[in-house]
Amino acid sequence: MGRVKLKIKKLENTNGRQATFAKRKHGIMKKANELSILCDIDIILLMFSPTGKPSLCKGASSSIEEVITKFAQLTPQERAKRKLESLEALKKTFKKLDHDVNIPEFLGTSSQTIEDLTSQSRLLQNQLSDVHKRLSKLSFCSYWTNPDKINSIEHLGQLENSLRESLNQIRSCKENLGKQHLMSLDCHTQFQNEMHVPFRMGAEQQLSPLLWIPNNDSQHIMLPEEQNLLPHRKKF
Amino acid sequence: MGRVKLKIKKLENTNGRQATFAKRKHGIMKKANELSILCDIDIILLMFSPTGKPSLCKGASSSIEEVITKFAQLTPQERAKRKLESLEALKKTFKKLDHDVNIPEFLGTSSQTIEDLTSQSRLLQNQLSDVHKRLSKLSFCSYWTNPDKINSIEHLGQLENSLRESLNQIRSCKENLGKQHLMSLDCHTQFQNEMHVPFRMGAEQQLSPLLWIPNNDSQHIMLPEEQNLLPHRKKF
DNA sequence: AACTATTTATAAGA
DNA sequence: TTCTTATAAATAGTT
Repeated sequence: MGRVKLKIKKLENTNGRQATFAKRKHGIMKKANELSILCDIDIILLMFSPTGKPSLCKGASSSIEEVITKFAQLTPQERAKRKLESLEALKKTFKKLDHDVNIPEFLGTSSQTIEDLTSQSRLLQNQLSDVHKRLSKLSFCSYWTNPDKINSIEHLGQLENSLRESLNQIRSCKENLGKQHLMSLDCHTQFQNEMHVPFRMGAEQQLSPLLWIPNNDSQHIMLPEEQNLLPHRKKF
Repeated sequence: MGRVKLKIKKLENTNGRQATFAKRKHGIMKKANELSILCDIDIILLMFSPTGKPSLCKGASSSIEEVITKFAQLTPQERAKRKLESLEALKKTFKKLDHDVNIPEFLGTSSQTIEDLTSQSRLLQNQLSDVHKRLSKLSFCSYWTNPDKINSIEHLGQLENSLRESLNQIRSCKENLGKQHLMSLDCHTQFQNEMHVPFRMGAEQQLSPLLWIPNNDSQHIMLPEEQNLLPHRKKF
């Protein structure tokens, strides 16, 4: 868009390259900003001028760290290592840009005391450990959520048998439910009685299907409200 | 540039927001590519769609690692040792997120400064958030872990259908695995292709079985093929 | 997914 | 350099 149509290849004239960069940098930054506002999205735009000067544009609502973390945490088991490494490097860049670009909130303004942070860290460690315990009890499910781990016909056979048994259990539970319904009884108790060992696999497997089965003291899934208990960073 | 001039503020209509994002994403990606070629610069553009799908665009010729190296060479004296170290830790976190690494363990217990503790705290929060996400994806399992929710024959019917479908999926996956084994191919890709929607239930159910299954669609990362649609610059 | 009226970005010139 | 302006490009609303 200009007096003539430019061929998209490197501008060999240095001055022209710099002039074009200045104009187009303005344009793309504006577009990034508009996009982040119009569509209410997170966006990060980082570039180096022909002379090496860095520029950074980010969405109004989120810190860089939040965006990168978000990216890094999306289905971690699916991403190729290259992608991860790219993100790590990107993170570094942002870090280093700190002095050239305004990234005040990158690590947060640490006005807290060592004591505060130590206890916060301890709290987080405990919570993490707790959640890990719960997660480990869902080992069967992890087979589904981490399909990479399913890499042999034997594994699939285990899953198949497990599901088949579950199916049988469900059928019998349905029958019981029907009877109960006729007797105007509550299903709940019956269900627990019938279902507490619905899936079974070979004892020597690393799978522990029994563990992810209802066990009232340990089968609590964390709810959103609980997450609010965590120390939270303020949002911009 | 359109029939009317848009006010730059959040588009409240969801469909309009998504349509606008699609168009403008294309535009800004193209601009980023053109700029990187015309001016021979490094550029990184990362954004999330309104539905959370990430897109990454980088200069055609340079890897993000190259960008970092370039930057490091430009400002070698700017390295803050502690910051680098916490970035290294973050890097490890990204790499090991999938394996529930114990952050305090690999960071060591000698964090003494506010900065160290702050970044450690942040790492822990990120990890916690990641685990929570995984837990939340196990919504199907929550049916098992919260049997109270199963209180009708209808629910059991859903579970039964779901399991039956899973069984079919597993059978087909086993077949594919067998074929692949014969062809000495890796199972992973095939599995993901075949399994990304293994459980299905009535759309109106509060169950969201799809959520706990890896969903390739939502993990769109710009692929080299897409970038090749744009004018390319050859490097060096 | 395609169209087109209109706005926006920008290449070259002043 | 910054400003102007002719023109290319992007895109909002429409279909």
